[in-house]
Amino acid sequence: MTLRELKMERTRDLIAETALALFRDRGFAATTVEEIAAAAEVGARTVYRHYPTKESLVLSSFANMFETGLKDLRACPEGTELPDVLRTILESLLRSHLGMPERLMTAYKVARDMPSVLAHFVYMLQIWEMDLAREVATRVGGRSADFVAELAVRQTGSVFILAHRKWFESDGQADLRQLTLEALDLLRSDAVPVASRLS
Amino acid sequence: MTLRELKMERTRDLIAETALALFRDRGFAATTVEEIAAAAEVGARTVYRHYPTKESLVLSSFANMFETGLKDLRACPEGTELPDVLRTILESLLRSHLGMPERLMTAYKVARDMPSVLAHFVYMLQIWEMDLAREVATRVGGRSADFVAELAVRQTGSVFILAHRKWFESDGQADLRQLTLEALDLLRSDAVPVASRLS
DNA sequence: TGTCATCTGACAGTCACTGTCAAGTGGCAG
DNA sequence: CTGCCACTTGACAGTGACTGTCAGATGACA
Repeated sequence: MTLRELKMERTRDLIAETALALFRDRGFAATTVEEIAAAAEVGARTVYRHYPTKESLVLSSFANMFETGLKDLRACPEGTELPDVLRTILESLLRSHLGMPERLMTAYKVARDMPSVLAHFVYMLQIWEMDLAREVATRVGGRSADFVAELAVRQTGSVFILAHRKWFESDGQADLRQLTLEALDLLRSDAVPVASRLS
Repeated sequence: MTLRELKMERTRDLIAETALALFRDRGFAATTVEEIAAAAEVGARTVYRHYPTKESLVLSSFANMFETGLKDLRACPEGTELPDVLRTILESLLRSHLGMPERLMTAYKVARDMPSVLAHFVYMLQIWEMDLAREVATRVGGRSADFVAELAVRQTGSVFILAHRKWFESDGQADLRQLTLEALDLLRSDAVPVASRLS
Protein backbone atom coordinates (compact mmCIF):
# COMPACT_ATOMS: atom_id res chain seq x y z
CA MET A 1 0.00 0.00 0.00
CA THR A 2 1.45 3.35 -1.03
CA LEU A 3 1.75 6.32 1.26
CA ARG A 4 -0.96 8.11 -0.68
CA GLU A 5 -3.43 5.27 -0.22
CA LEU A 6 -2.53 5.05 3.45
CA LYS A 7 -3.28 8.72 4.00
CA MET A 8 -6.52 8.47 2.13
CA GLU A 9 -7.60 5.50 4.17
CA ARG A 10 -6.69 7.34 7.34
CA THR A 11 -8.64 10.43 6.30
CA ARG A 12 -11.59 8.25 5.41
CA ASP A 13 -11.59 6.58 8.80
CA LEU A 14 -11.12 9.84 10.63
CA ILE A 15 -14.13 11.36 8.89
CA ALA A 16 -16.44 8.48 9.78
CA GLU A 17 -15.25 8.35 13.36
CA THR A 18 -15.61 12.10 13.81
CA ALA A 19 -19.06 12.01 12.26
CA LEU A 20 -20.19 9.15 14.49
CA ALA A 21 -19.01 10.98 17.60
CA LEU A 22 -20.85 14.13 16.58
CA PHE A 23 -23.99 12.18 15.76
CA ARG A 24 -23.85 10.49 19.14
CA ASP A 25 -23.40 13.78 21.01
CA ARG A 26 -25.66 16.14 19.07
CA GLY A 27 -27.90 13.86 17.05
CA PHE A 28 -27.85 13.02 13.37
CA ALA A 29 -30.18 15.70 12.10
CA ALA A 30 -28.63 18.43 14.21
CA THR A 31 -25.18 17.82 12.79
CA THR A 32 -24.35 19.36 9.43
CA VAL A 33 -21.81 17.93 7.04
CA GLU A 34 -19.86 21.18 7.24
CA GLU A 35 -19.52 20.73 10.98
CA ILE A 36 -18.25 17.21 10.44
CA ALA A 37 -15.75 18.47 7.89
CA ALA A 38 -14.59 21.23 10.23
CA ALA A 39 -14.21 18.80 13.14
CA ALA A 40 -12.24 16.37 10.99
CA GLU A 41 -10.22 19.27 9.60
CA VAL A 42 -11.00 18.60 5.96
CA GLY A 43 -13.03 20.37 3.31
CA ALA A 44 -16.71 19.57 3.04
CA ARG A 45 -16.13 18.39 -0.51
CA THR A 46 -13.69 15.80 0.77
CA VAL A 47 -16.35 14.23 2.95
CA TYR A 48 -18.47 13.61 -0.10
CA ARG A 49 -15.51 12.23 -1.99
CA HIS A 50 -15.28 9.40 0.52
CA TYR A 51 -18.94 8.97 1.42
CA PRO A 52 -21.76 9.44 -1.06
CA THR A 53 -24.34 10.49 1.53
CA LYS A 54 -24.57 11.62 5.11
CA GLU A 55 -26.27 8.33 5.96
CA SER A 56 -23.37 6.32 4.64
CA LEU A 57 -21.18 7.87 7.31
CA VAL A 58 -23.09 5.71 9.75
CA LEU A 59 -23.53 2.68 7.53
CA SER A 60 -19.87 2.25 6.71
CA SER A 61 -19.51 0.79 10.20
CA PHE A 62 -21.57 -2.19 9.07
CA ALA A 63 -20.14 -2.61 5.60
CA ASN A 64 -17.09 -4.54 6.77
CA MET A 65 -19.18 -7.04 8.66
CA PHE A 66 -21.24 -7.83 5.59
CA GLU A 67 -18.30 -8.02 3.24
CA THR A 68 -16.51 -10.41 5.54
CA GLY A 69 -19.58 -12.60 5.74
CA LEU A 70 -19.70 -12.87 1.99
CA LYS A 71 -15.99 -13.58 1.76
CA ASP A 72 -16.16 -16.32 4.39
CA LEU A 73 -19.05 -17.90 2.55
CA ARG A 74 -17.08 -17.98 -0.69
CA ALA A 75 -14.20 -19.62 1.16
CA CYS A 76 -16.34 -22.68 2.00
CA PRO A 77 -14.91 -25.79 0.30
CA GLU A 78 -17.05 -27.12 -2.50
CA GLY A 79 -18.49 -30.22 -0.91
CA THR A 80 -19.67 -28.49 2.27
CA GLU A 81 -23.18 -29.41 3.37
CA LEU A 82 -25.71 -26.59 3.04
CA PRO A 83 -26.55 -26.33 6.73
CA ASP A 84 -22.85 -25.90 7.41
CA VAL A 85 -22.59 -23.23 4.73
CA LEU A 86 -25.36 -21.30 6.41
CA ARG A 87 -23.75 -21.77 9.79
CA THR A 88 -20.58 -20.30 8.36
CA ILE A 89 -22.46 -17.09 7.66
CA LEU A 90 -23.72 -16.79 11.20
CA GLU A 91 -20.33 -17.53 12.67
CA SER A 92 -18.68 -14.99 10.43
CA LEU A 93 -21.12 -12.34 11.61
CA LEU A 94 -20.54 -13.24 15.23
CA ARG A 95 -16.80 -13.02 14.72
CA SER A 96 -17.00 -9.63 13.00
CA HIS A 97 -19.19 -8.50 15.78
CA LEU A 98 -16.65 -9.19 18.46
CA GLY A 99 -14.32 -6.83 16.62
CA MET A 100 -15.88 -3.46 17.37
CA PRO A 101 -18.91 -3.61 19.58
CA GLU A 102 -18.85 0.00 20.86
CA ARG A 103 -18.65 1.59 17.46
CA LEU A 104 -21.37 -0.77 16.30
CA MET A 105 -23.52 0.14 19.28
CA THR A 106 -23.18 3.84 18.56
CA ALA A 107 -24.02 3.27 14.91
CA TYR A 108 -27.09 1.28 15.90
CA LYS A 109 -28.27 4.00 18.22
CA VAL A 110 -27.89 6.66 15.58
CA ALA A 111 -29.68 4.48 13.04
CA ARG A 112 -32.55 3.72 15.40
CA ASP A 113 -33.49 7.36 15.75
CA MET A 114 -33.21 8.21 12.09
CA PRO A 115 -35.61 6.47 9.69
CA SER A 116 -33.60 7.41 6.63
CA VAL A 117 -30.51 5.75 8.09
CA LEU A 118 -32.43 2.72 9.23
CA ALA A 119 -33.99 2.42 5.81
CA HIS A 120 -30.62 2.35 4.13
CA PHE A 121 -29.37 -0.16 6.64
CA VAL A 122 -32.22 -2.52 5.93
CA TYR A 123 -31.60 -1.99 2.24
CA MET A 124 -27.95 -2.93 2.68
CA LEU A 125 -29.09 -6.07 4.44
CA GLN A 126 -31.38 -6.91 1.57
CA ILE A 127 -28.64 -6.50 -1.02
CA TRP A 128 -26.36 -8.58 1.13
CA GLU A 129 -28.91 -11.37 1.38
CA MET A 130 -29.31 -11.38 -2.37
CA ASP A 131 -25.55 -11.64 -2.83
CA LEU A 132 -25.39 -14.50 -0.37
CA ALA A 133 -28.32 -16.24 -2.03
CA ARG A 134 -26.67 -16.05 -5.44
CA GLU A 135 -23.62 -17.69 -3.97
CA VAL A 136 -25.59 -20.35 -2.11
CA ALA A 137 -27.70 -21.13 -5.17
CA THR A 138 -24.63 -22.48 -6.95
CA ARG A 139 -24.41 -25.11 -4.25
CA VAL A 140 -28.04 -26.20 -4.52
CA GLY A 141 -29.04 -28.71 -7.16
CA GLY A 142 -32.39 -29.33 -8.80
CA ARG A 143 -35.08 -26.97 -9.96
CA SER A 144 -36.11 -23.88 -7.99
CA ALA A 145 -32.56 -23.68 -6.69
CA ASP A 146 -32.84 -19.90 -6.54
CA PHE A 147 -36.03 -20.02 -4.46
CA VAL A 148 -34.55 -22.56 -2.09
CA ALA A 149 -31.33 -20.59 -1.72
CA GLU A 150 -33.12 -17.31 -1.06
CA LEU A 151 -35.48 -18.82 1.45
CA ALA A 152 -32.60 -20.48 3.27
CA VAL A 153 -30.52 -17.31 3.33
CA ARG A 154 -33.43 -15.21 4.47
CA GLN A 155 -34.07 -17.62 7.30
CA THR A 156 -30.46 -17.31 8.30
CA GLY A 157 -30.72 -13.55 7.99
CA SER A 158 -33.77 -13.60 10.24
CA VAL A 159 -31.84 -15.40 12.93
CA PHE A 160 -29.12 -12.78 12.71
CA ILE A 161 -31.53 -9.85 12.73
CA LEU A 162 -33.68 -11.08 15.59
CA ALA A 163 -30.68 -11.90 17.74
CA HIS A 164 -29.18 -8.51 17.01
CA ARG A 165 -32.39 -6.70 17.79
CA LYS A 166 -32.63 -8.35 21.19
CA TRP A 167 -28.96 -7.73 21.82
CA PHE A 168 -29.45 -4.08 20.99
CA GLU A 169 -32.50 -3.82 23.22
CA SER A 170 -30.40 -5.13 26.10
CA ASP A 171 -28.06 -2.19 25.44
CA GLY A 172 -25.29 -4.59 24.43
CA GLN A 173 -25.38 -6.44 27.73
CA ALA A 174 -26.84 -9.73 26.49
CA ASP A 175 -24.73 -12.46 24.93
CA LEU A 176 -25.20 -12.22 21.19
CA ARG A 177 -24.02 -15.78 20.60
CA GLN A 178 -26.55 -17.08 23.09
CA LEU A 179 -29.36 -15.14 21.45
CA THR A 180 -28.33 -16.37 18.02
CA LEU A 181 -28.31 -19.93 19.30
CA GLU A 182 -31.76 -19.52 20.77
CA ALA A 183 -33.29 -18.21 17.54
CA LEU A 184 -31.51 -20.87 15.53
CA ASP A 185 -32.69 -23.67 17.77
CA LEU A 186 -36.28 -22.51 17.48
CA LEU A 187 -36.01 -22.57 13.72
CA ARG A 188 -34.43 -26.03 13.73
CA SER A 189 -37.06 -27.38 16.09
CA ASP A 190 -40.24 -27.04 14.02
CA ALA A 191 -41.55 -24.64 16.66
CA VAL A 192 -42.03 -22.04 13.95
CA PRO A 193 -45.25 -22.52 12.01
CA VAL A 194 -45.42 -22.23 8.24
CA ALA A 195 -48.42 -20.80 6.43
CA SER A 196 -50.91 -23.44 5.33
CA ARG A 197 -51.24 -24.06 1.66
CA LEU A 198 -53.31 -21.51 -0.21
CA SER A 199 -56.78 -22.67 -1.15
CA MET B 1 -67.18 12.38 4.72
CA THR B 2 -67.45 16.11 4.34
CA LEU B 3 -66.91 17.96 1.09
CA ARG B 4 -63.69 19.40 2.43
CA GLU B 5 -62.29 15.96 3.23
CA LEU B 6 -63.39 14.71 -0.16
CA LYS B 7 -61.54 17.48 -1.96
CA MET B 8 -58.44 16.90 0.11
CA GLU B 9 -58.49 13.20 -0.63
CA ARG B 10 -58.92 13.94 -4.31
CA THR B 11 -56.03 16.40 -4.34
CA ARG B 12 -53.91 13.88 -2.51
CA ASP B 13 -54.63 11.19 -5.04
CA LEU B 14 -54.12 13.54 -7.96
CA ILE B 15 -50.69 14.54 -6.69
CA ALA B 16 -49.47 10.96 -6.33
CA GLU B 17 -50.85 9.93 -9.69
CA THR B 18 -49.34 12.94 -11.44
CA ALA B 19 -46.01 12.32 -9.75
CA LEU B 20 -45.98 8.64 -10.71
CA ALA B 21 -46.68 9.51 -14.34
CA LEU B 22 -43.88 12.06 -14.41
CA PHE B 23 -41.49 9.65 -12.72
CA ARG B 24 -42.36 6.99 -15.28
CA ASP B 25 -41.84 9.34 -18.23
CA ARG B 26 -38.83 11.39 -17.11
CA GLY B 27 -37.33 9.41 -14.29
CA PHE B 28 -37.44 10.02 -10.54
CA ALA B 29 -34.30 12.10 -10.19
CA ALA B 30 -35.03 14.22 -13.25
CA THR B 31 -38.41 15.29 -11.91
CA THR B 32 -38.49 18.12 -9.39
CA VAL B 33 -41.21 18.52 -6.82
CA GLU B 34 -42.04 21.90 -8.30
CA GLU B 35 -42.71 20.29 -11.64
CA ILE B 36 -45.02 17.79 -9.97
CA ALA B 37 -46.83 20.61 -8.21
CA ALA B 38 -47.18 22.55 -11.44
CA ALA B 39 -48.47 19.50 -13.32
CA ALA B 40 -51.00 18.76 -10.59
CA GLU B 41 -51.89 22.46 -10.45
CA VAL B 42 -51.16 22.93 -6.77
CA GLY B 43 -48.53 24.78 -4.81
CA ALA B 44 -45.29 23.02 -4.02
CA ARG B 45 -46.03 23.44 -0.33
CA THR B 46 -49.23 21.49 -0.76
CA VAL B 47 -47.34 18.48 -2.06
CA TYR B 48 -45.37 18.36 1.16
CA ARG B 49 -48.49 18.79 3.21
CA HIS B 50 -49.77 15.47 1.88
CA TYR B 51 -46.49 13.61 1.45
CA PRO B 52 -43.54 14.01 3.77
CA THR B 53 -40.89 13.18 1.15
CA LYS B 54 -40.52 12.81 -2.58
CA GLU B 55 -40.01 9.08 -2.08
CA SER B 56 -43.32 8.71 -0.31
CA LEU B 57 -45.05 9.80 -3.51
CA VAL B 58 -44.06 6.42 -4.86
CA LEU B 59 -44.49 4.43 -1.68
CA SER B 60 -48.04 5.51 -1.01
CA SER B 61 -49.03 3.07 -3.73
CA PHE B 62 -47.96 0.23 -1.47
CA ALA B 63 -49.24 1.56 1.81
CA ASN B 64 -52.80 0.43 1.24
CA MET B 65 -51.72 -3.11 0.52
CA PHE B 66 -49.83 -3.34 3.78
CA GLU B 67 -52.54 -1.73 5.85
CA THR B 68 -55.14 -4.09 4.48
CA GLY B 69 -52.92 -7.06 5.28
CA LEU B 70 -52.65 -5.97 8.87
CA LYS B 71 -56.38 -5.34 9.10
CA ASP B 72 -57.23 -8.76 7.68
CA LEU B 73 -54.89 -10.38 10.13
CA ARG B 74 -56.59 -8.65 13.05
CA ALA B 75 -59.93 -9.85 11.75
CA CYS B 76 -58.94 -13.51 12.21
CA PRO B 77 -61.18 -15.18 14.83
CA GLU B 78 -59.42 -16.00 18.05
CA GLY B 79 -59.13 -19.76 17.77
CA THR B 80 -57.65 -19.76 14.27
CA GLU B 81 -54.68 -22.07 13.82
CA LEU B 82 -51.38 -20.27 13.26
CA PRO B 83 -50.72 -21.65 9.78
CA ASP B 84 -54.12 -20.34 8.76
CA VAL B 85 -53.37 -16.95 10.26
CA LEU B 86 -50.23 -16.75 8.17
CA ARG B 87 -52.11 -17.88 5.10
CA THR B 88 -54.56 -15.07 5.69
CA ILE B 89 -51.73 -12.60 5.30
CA LEU B 90 -50.65 -14.03 1.97
CA GLU B 91 -54.19 -14.13 0.68
CA SER B 92 -54.81 -10.57 1.72
CA LEU B 93 -51.75 -9.44 -0.18
CA LEU B 94 -52.79 -11.37 -3.26
CA ARG B 95 -56.23 -9.83 -3.09
CA SER B 96 -54.88 -6.28 -2.71
CA HIS B 97 -52.59 -6.99 -5.55
CA LEU B 98 -55.39 -7.77 -7.96
CA GLY B 99 -56.73 -4.29 -7.28
CA MET B 100 -54.23 -2.11 -9.09
CA PRO B 101 -51.54 -3.99 -10.91
CA GLU B 102 -50.54 -1.26 -13.41
CA ARG B 103 -50.02 1.42 -10.84
CA LEU B 104 -48.11 -1.07 -8.72
CA MET B 105 -45.98 -2.05 -11.68
CA THR B 106 -45.09 1.57 -12.39
CA ALA B 107 -44.26 2.13 -8.74
CA TYR B 108 -42.04 -0.94 -8.74
CA LYS B 109 -40.19 0.23 -11.82
CA VAL B 110 -39.55 3.64 -10.34
CA ALA B 111 -38.40 2.07 -7.09
CA ARG B 112 -36.06 -0.35 -8.83
CA ASP B 113 -34.05 2.44 -10.41
CA MET B 114 -33.82 4.57 -7.32
CA PRO B 115 -31.97 3.16 -4.31
CA SER B 116 -33.40 5.73 -1.93
CA VAL B 117 -36.93 4.72 -2.89
CA LEU B 118 -36.13 1.04 -2.73
CA ALA B 119 -34.54 1.52 0.65
CA HIS B 120 -37.65 3.12 2.04
CA PHE B 121 -39.79 0.42 0.52
CA VAL B 122 -37.78 -2.30 2.22
CA TYR B 123 -37.99 -0.30 5.42
CA MET B 124 -41.77 -0.13 5.11
CA LEU B 125 -41.77 -3.88 4.67
CA GLN B 126 -39.69 -4.29 7.80
CA ILE B 127 -42.01 -2.15 9.89
CA TRP B 128 -44.96 -4.00 8.51
CA GLU B 129 -43.43 -7.36 9.44
CA MET B 130 -42.82 -6.13 12.96
CA ASP B 131 -46.44 -5.00 13.25
CA LEU B 132 -47.64 -8.35 11.99
CA ALA B 133 -45.31 -10.20 14.34
CA ARG B 134 -46.58 -8.28 17.34
CA GLU B 135 -50.10 -9.27 16.39
CA VAL B 136 -49.18 -12.90 15.75
CA ALA B 137 -47.25 -13.14 19.00
CA THR B 138 -50.47 -12.69 20.97
CA ARG B 139 -51.68 -15.91 19.39
CA VAL B 140 -48.57 -17.92 20.29
CA GLY B 141 -48.27 -19.46 23.72
CA GLY B 142 -45.21 -20.49 25.67
CA ARG B 143 -41.81 -18.87 26.05
CA SER B 144 -39.99 -17.20 23.16
CA ALA B 145 -43.38 -16.36 21.67
CA ASP B 146 -41.91 -13.20 20.16
CA PHE B 147 -39.06 -15.06 18.46
CA VAL B 148 -41.41 -17.69 17.10
CA ALA B 149 -43.86 -15.07 15.83
CA GLU B 150 -41.17 -13.01 14.14
CA LEU B 151 -39.56 -15.98 12.50
CA ALA B 152 -42.92 -17.18 11.23
CA VAL B 153 -43.88 -13.77 9.89
CA ARG B 154 -40.53 -13.26 8.24
CA GLN B 155 -40.87 -16.62 6.54
CA THR B 156 -44.24 -15.57 5.26
CA GLY B 157 -42.80 -12.24 4.19
CA SER B 158 -40.06 -14.06 2.32
CA VAL B 159 -42.63 -16.00 0.36
CA PHE B 160 -44.35 -12.76 -0.55
CA ILE B 161 -41.15 -10.98 -1.49
CA LEU B 162 -39.68 -13.78 -3.58
CA ALA B 163 -42.91 -14.31 -5.46
CA HIS B 164 -43.22 -10.59 -6.09
CA ARG B 165 -39.66 -10.32 -7.30
CA LYS B 166 -40.18 -13.08 -9.84
CA TRP B 167 -43.48 -11.59 -10.87
CA PHE B 168 -41.82 -8.25 -11.38
CA GLU B 169 -38.98 -9.81 -13.37
CA SER B 170 -41.56 -11.31 -15.70
CA ASP B 171 -42.83 -7.77 -16.28
CA GLY B 172 -46.14 -8.63 -14.65
CA GLN B 173 -46.85 -11.49 -17.05
CA ALA B 174 -46.42 -14.37 -14.61
CA ASP B 175 -49.20 -15.54 -12.30
CA LEU B 176 -48.43 -14.13 -8.88
CA ARG B 177 -50.62 -16.65 -7.11
CA GLN B 178 -48.81 -19.50 -8.81
CA LEU B 179 -45.42 -18.09 -7.81
CA THR B 180 -46.58 -17.60 -4.23
CA LEU B 181 -47.79 -21.17 -4.13
CA GLU B 182 -44.49 -22.44 -5.43
CA ALA B 183 -42.43 -20.60 -2.82
CA LEU B 184 -44.84 -21.63 -0.08
CA ASP B 185 -44.74 -25.29 -1.08
CA LEU B 186 -40.97 -25.30 -1.02
CA LEU B 187 -41.00 -23.91 2.49
CA ARG B 188 -43.58 -26.45 3.63
CA SER B 189 -41.70 -29.35 2.07
CA ASP B 190 -38.46 -29.24 4.08
CA ALA B 191 -36.58 -28.55 0.85
CA VAL B 192 -35.16 -25.43 2.44
CA PRO B 193 -32.14 -26.17 4.63
CA VAL B 194 -31.66 -24.60 8.05
CA ALA B 195 -28.25 -23.63 9.39
CA SER B 196 -26.66 -26.33 11.53
CA ARG B 197 -26.30 -25.66 15.18
CA LEU B 198 -23.44 -23.39 16.12
CA SER B 199 -20.47 -25.19 17.65
C1' DT C 1 14.93 16.67 -9.08
C1' DG C 2 11.39 17.39 -12.45
C1' DT C 3 7.10 15.71 -14.30
C1' DC C 4 2.79 13.55 -14.02
C1' DA C 5 -1.24 11.58 -11.88
C1' DT C 6 -4.09 12.08 -8.19
C1' DC C 7 -6.09 14.15 -4.10
C1' DT C 8 -7.88 18.25 -2.01
C1' DG C 9 -10.42 22.54 -0.93
C1' DA C 10 -13.00 26.60 -2.48
C1' DC C 11 -16.77 28.34 -5.02
C1' DA C 12 -21.16 28.45 -7.10
C1' DG C 13 -25.38 26.36 -8.06
C1' DT C 14 -29.57 23.05 -7.71
C1' DC C 15 -33.11 21.09 -5.20
C1' DA C 16 -35.45 18.72 -1.19
C1' DC C 17 -37.58 20.22 2.67
C1' DT C 18 -39.41 23.53 6.58
C1' DG C 19 -41.53 27.59 9.18
C1' DT C 20 -44.50 31.26 8.71
C1' DC C 21 -48.35 33.86 7.44
C1' DA C 22 -51.95 35.98 4.75
C1' DA C 23 -55.71 34.66 1.64
C1' DG C 24 -59.30 31.47 0.24
C1' DT C 25 -62.95 28.06 1.12
C1' DG C 26 -66.07 24.88 3.36
C1' DG C 27 -68.72 24.03 7.84
C1' DC C 28 -71.96 25.61 10.79
C1' DA C 29 -74.66 28.48 14.08
C1' DG C 30 -77.75 32.20 14.29
C1' DC D 1 -79.21 33.58 3.98
C1' DT D 2 -75.32 35.37 6.32
C1' DG D 3 -71.47 35.97 9.02
C1' DC D 4 -68.03 33.75 11.89
C1' DC D 5 -64.75 30.08 12.67
C1' DA D 6 -61.67 26.31 11.44
C1' DC D 7 -59.04 24.44 8.16
C1' DT D 8 -56.65 24.20 3.72
C1' DT D 9 -53.80 26.43 0.51
C1' DG D 10 -50.05 29.04 -1.82
C1' DA D 11 -46.30 32.42 -1.60
C1' DC D 12 -42.02 33.60 0.42
C1' DA D 13 -37.74 33.03 2.58
C1' DG D 14 -34.34 30.15 4.47
C1' DT D 15 -31.46 25.86 5.59
C1' DG D 16 -28.68 22.19 4.30
C1' DA D 17 -27.57 18.00 1.40
C1' DC D 18 -25.36 17.18 -2.68
C1' DT D 19 -22.83 18.09 -7.39
C1' DG D 20 -19.74 20.07 -11.12
C1' DT D 21 -15.75 22.52 -11.80
C1' DC D 22 -11.17 23.99 -11.38
C1' DA D 23 -6.89 25.65 -9.56
C1' DG D 24 -3.46 24.35 -6.21
C1' DA D 25 -1.02 20.84 -3.38
C1' DT D 26 1.18 16.48 -2.75
C1' DG D 27 2.86 11.82 -3.38
C1' DA D 28 4.63 8.50 -7.20
C1' DC D 29 8.03 7.64 -10.29
C1' DA D 30 11.44 8.20 -13.89
